[in-house]
Amino acid sequence: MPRKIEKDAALEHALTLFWDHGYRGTSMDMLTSTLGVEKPSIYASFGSKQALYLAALAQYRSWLIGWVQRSLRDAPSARAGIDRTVRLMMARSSRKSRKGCFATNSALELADHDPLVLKEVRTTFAQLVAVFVTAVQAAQADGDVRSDRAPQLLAQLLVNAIEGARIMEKSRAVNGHGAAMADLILCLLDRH
Amino acid sequence: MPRKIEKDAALEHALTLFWDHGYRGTSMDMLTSTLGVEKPSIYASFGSKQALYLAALAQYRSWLIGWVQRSLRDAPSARAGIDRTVRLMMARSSRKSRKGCFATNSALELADHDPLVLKEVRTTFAQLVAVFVTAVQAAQADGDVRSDRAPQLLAQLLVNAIEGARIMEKSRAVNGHGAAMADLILCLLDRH
DNA sequence: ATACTTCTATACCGGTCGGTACATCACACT
DNA sequence: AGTGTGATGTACCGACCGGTATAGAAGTAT
Repeated sequence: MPRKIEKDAALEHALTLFWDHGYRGTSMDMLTSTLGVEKPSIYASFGSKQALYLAALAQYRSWLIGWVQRSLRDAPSARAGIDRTVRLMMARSSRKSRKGCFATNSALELADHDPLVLKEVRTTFAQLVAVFVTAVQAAQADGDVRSDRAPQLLAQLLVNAIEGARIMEKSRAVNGHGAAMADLILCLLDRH
Repeated sequence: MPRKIEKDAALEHALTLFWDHGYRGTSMDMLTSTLGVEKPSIYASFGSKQALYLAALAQYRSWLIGWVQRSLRDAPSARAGIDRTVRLMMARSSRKSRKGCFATNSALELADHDPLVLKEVRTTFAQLVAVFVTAVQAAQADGDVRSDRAPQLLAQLLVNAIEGARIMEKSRAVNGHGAAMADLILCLLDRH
């Protein structure tokens, strides 16, 4: 059934499954039982397991970028949006669970051996950095963020810290320093 | 052949293989051909694929902690050791390849579903933070690191930044900001 | 009602997985 | 030389993998 709405719903379920168990840890049988669709229908709609995975990864990217853009915008100032977003993404229990970042999971499991996954992951991180670059530039124009460093550098630093935090969160190694670490990182944006 | 020296060499080869391809991506056939030992010998020495993986993970932990301890110590001061170590671990091409951190790989691939792996990964990160805590405390005593923040927080921040950088490095998303980011992070340690 | 078309689901394919039974072989001791 | 012992490698096991051929069900036009 190639109706787009059902395809999107199936993609979301597939994303959840791949997110939890990885690519190799998710079998077609798990997919059929979770999506409620049998294998031939999946192959008719997506072509292969890898194509389904790539589609789920692309959906994750658009969801993530959209979420971050909205979070950055819904604030009284560019700097306030940055602070709010970084705190939310670095805080331990803010996400629905400690699943980490799906793009990171994909990068570690497959990027070394699958050029398509590598390309998609690079795009995801590039867009994520780009969104933060825009916000940092606006905050710099407002005088709320130091201007002696390139916005690209500061944005990359924020993304770095966020991804690092989501790793540590997954290993339950963070004791509760999440919020304090976010505050400290954000101090780096202050004018000296 | 249960001689320890050969077991250690086999473990190192297994570690390389698991590091490159992950747990599920490494088959017993790959292990036998790389270790130069047939399957029954592997099972006689380690018991199972999972046990072999855990042993490799433990060897990685001792290697990593030892390396960091040595790097922190081989410097004229505690602060200099911290700077040197963080710069080395965050710099893109310093590692032999962009394989990332094996503990992180394990955490993302298996920690959610294998409590033994989770425990080992938690221990690894806890020891890594502990090593940095010791260094930060010494540097604080020297007056080379701000004392208005807990050493645990600062150490966790450093490990966070390092792990984040090693993720981004794997996706080739960092453009060359690695060294600049390390410098910026290290500024956070300065007395205000 | 019947013939035709379209989507679904069962059943199966070759290949590979982790793990093991067993035959073989090298070697020490008498 | 003969015999016992322990490690090695081959050959195989059932289970499961991703993917597909094909039978069956549901709906529509006539």
